[in-house]
Amino acid sequence: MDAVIYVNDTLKELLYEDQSLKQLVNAASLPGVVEPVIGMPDIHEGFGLPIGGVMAIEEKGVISAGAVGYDINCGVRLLRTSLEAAYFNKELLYKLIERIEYYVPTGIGKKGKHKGITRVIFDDVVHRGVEAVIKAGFGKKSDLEYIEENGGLSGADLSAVSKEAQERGEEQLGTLGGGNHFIEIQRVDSILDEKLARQFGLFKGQIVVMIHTGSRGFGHQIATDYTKILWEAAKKYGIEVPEKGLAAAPIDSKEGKAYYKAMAAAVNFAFSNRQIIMFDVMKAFEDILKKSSESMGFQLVYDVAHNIAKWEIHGGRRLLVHRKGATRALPAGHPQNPSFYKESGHPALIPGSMGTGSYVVVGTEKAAETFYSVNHGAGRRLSRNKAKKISKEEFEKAMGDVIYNVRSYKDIADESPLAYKDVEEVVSVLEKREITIPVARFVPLAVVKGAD
DNA sequence: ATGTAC
Repeated sequence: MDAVIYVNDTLKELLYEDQSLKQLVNAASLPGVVEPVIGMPDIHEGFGLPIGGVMAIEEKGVISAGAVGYDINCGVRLLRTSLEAAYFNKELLYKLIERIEYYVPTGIGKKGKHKGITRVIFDDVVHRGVEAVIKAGFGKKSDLEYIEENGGLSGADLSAVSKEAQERGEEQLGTLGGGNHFIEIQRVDSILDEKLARQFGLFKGQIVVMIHTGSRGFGHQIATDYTKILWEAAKKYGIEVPEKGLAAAPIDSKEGKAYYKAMAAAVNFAFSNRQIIMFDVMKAFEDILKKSSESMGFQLVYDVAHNIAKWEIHGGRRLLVHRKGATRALPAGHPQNPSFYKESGHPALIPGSMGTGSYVVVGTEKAAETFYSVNHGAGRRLSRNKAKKISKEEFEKAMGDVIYNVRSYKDIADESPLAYKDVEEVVSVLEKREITIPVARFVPLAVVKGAD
């Protein structure tokens, strides 16, 4: 089976610094893989499938928890406003991020402020997704149209989820987490495609908000539980799995079906998590700017998953597409697009590292060769351990004028722009290949990170 | 990514 990686000369050099190539080749050996397995320009080493990997599997093949990742439905949501960045001075930005932190718990192990409600609706949330949190008062019905899968992947079943995962999940809905998760207030720095930008409601100098988080301890526990279960199952069914991270069982097997049910529950949790955080961010803006979110023009642009496995039709075949650190990007006219984006193709959101730019792009017809997938970020260049050694001077220089909430740079040195690949370089690879059309570029003004 | 480890 073949694997294909999209890189330029600069990014190619980075491939030899970690195990990502080997991991991609290993994945290509799993039963039922539809070639090629894809490596995105932001590929780097992960657990099992590399991050920046796309693996499509035919119906008779296998499903793998490691090919989705530990943070199931880690993803990104973009909100636009009608606010002009010119009016946002540092004082105002500091007030806003302080208020956002007041509403949204950040950092590892934090419990949600809405846990009184989220405990009650938890069952409904994991089975139906965002629809359930909207019913409970977080946002408006039409938000559903602006979320991949309408904010709910069908087939979720809490009975396939361990008690431990449920207990962690109930308390963590509405929290940001740590690591690369963030809430950023950004400015639209440049419009790269006028027509598409207009369709997405974006204009130069506009304030937008980007939210990056996932399924927290809930998804993490599910991934942990099922890596073990699928590893044992692989032995039972005689499937050769090259490493534990790629533990896999037939999609049709008891274990494979159970993983899908649990994974879908975590997918729904994560979409709902971003919905609640969006609601809280809007509340923070309302408090500080003393205006209603409607009058500030708040509108969800789109919400995409970066870590997910789901059924899609490709080349007339029904395939289980595993995306791990990759974004679905359907082209203009594709029937699976939400109605609002039928003519344009839906926005695919690509956050850069904090301190650098982020992008919104759309896929083209040519993206069929990647199973309509594009890169999901800049991609890590240094391991967390190496990046922790970045000096204070280097860190501050890389951050420039960007405001951030974390007191000590040491807590987030591993998230420094220096720890990541150049997002411009990464985005240009698929653009040159005509797989994506860049629509707009954003620069961060203020960043909320999860660290104590 | 993660109540940062079997």
